[in-house]
Amino acid sequence: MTNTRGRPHASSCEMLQEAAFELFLENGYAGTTVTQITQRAGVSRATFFNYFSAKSDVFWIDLDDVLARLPHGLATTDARAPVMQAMCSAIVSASASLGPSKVPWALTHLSMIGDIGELQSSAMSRLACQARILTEFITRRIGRGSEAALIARAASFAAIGAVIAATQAWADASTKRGELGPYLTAALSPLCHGVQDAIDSMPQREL
Amino acid sequence: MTNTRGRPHASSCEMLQEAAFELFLENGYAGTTVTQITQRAGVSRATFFNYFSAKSDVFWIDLDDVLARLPHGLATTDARAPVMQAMCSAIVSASASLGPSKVPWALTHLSMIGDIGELQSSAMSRLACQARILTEFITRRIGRGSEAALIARAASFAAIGAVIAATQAWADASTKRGELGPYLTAALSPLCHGVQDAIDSMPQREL
DNA sequence: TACAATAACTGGACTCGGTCTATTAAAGAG
DNA sequence: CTCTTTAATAGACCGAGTCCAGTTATTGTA
Repeated sequence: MTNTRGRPHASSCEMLQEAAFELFLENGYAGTTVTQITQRAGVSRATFFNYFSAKSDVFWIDLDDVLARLPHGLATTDARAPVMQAMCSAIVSASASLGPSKVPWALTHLSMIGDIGELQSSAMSRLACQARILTEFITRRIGRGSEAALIARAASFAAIGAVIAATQAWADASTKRGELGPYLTAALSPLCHGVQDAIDSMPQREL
Repeated sequence: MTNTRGRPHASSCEMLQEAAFELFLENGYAGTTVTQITQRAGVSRATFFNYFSAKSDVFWIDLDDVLARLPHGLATTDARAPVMQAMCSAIVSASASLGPSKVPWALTHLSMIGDIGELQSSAMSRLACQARILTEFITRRIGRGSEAALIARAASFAAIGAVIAATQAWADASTKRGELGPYLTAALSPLCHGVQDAIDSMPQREL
């Protein structure tokens, strides 16, 4: 079952991404059509949709790389640490791949792109997906009681919110921004402390 | 400046909404076209876009009613109460208009509609807008230092996340769901306590 | 070398959401 | 009756995304 059969790729995600980013800077996101992107990249329109399932995907592939790291980070946390602390450190370590030098293009150029609305929602749906992963992680540790379920859900969605806030703040600090990690920790720790207190004071169920 | 000038409305939001909801139940959200909605409502396609700026709007007008209440609720909070508590109670009271009898159609029928993805993102963009309002509210009370700014942002985005979680849990509890308020309080209070602690332990700036 | 299998690429037709513009219909105000 | 305002309409238009049938390039096999 060799993977090397068939015609090899003549183009690549990166080609299309570069062409897209150029055009986004020239004409804005909404002002750029998929056809224009493929023309600049020298491929057919259909090829674009072989690589990306939507126009907005070309914007978030860097982000997707980071998000893909999260499940593994969660799976390898210390089982003895408090839940929320474990979650927090998993998120921070998943983000470690974003050094100050490797900022996703999407974030640093947000301001030059014009209408954010459409992009916002495309990013949101990605993150909503992560919320489900976090909820599952927390639930596995604190049980499925109705109160626990609500707390788990709220905590994970709130964590996603904090991550968004931290990332925005980090991206805004364009001059001399450091690592993303400290921003995330600052945004997440108040939330984590509060939720952890609530969990600890819950009526205990069987482990 | 009488408002009664010009040709009176021959149709209404409600007509279109009812037609849309019928069709959503029959064919799902993605399986229903705007043209079908307007045909069932007996108006032209263009009329739909006179009333709604997007197909998804017809889904969220109940929600928009509630969201519109938030700024007023924030403006009338007790200035002496802790920030986070004030925010929390403003959110809860804004939601008070949603009794157990008046559940937004969107929430109770989510499961019967099929693909949530597109709807999710349209809801998200509404809520992202609310996050900005909350951030402004918090910032006005705790100042604009870089640390304060990050906390304000994180707290408001996290609060929105908690609201989403609470609302989902409430909608899920279809049999004998009570008021939304308690769900919101349960989801928000851990977060609020944690953030309030962080605010209180911040190096004090001039009021 | 010829042939099958596989997979990338292409072109084009199609649907649908959303925008825009020009036109007509229904009212109130002078 | 005429002017102004606003609702409704028809129709053209654009771009995102889907779908498919056909082409091209490569590898494995006979």
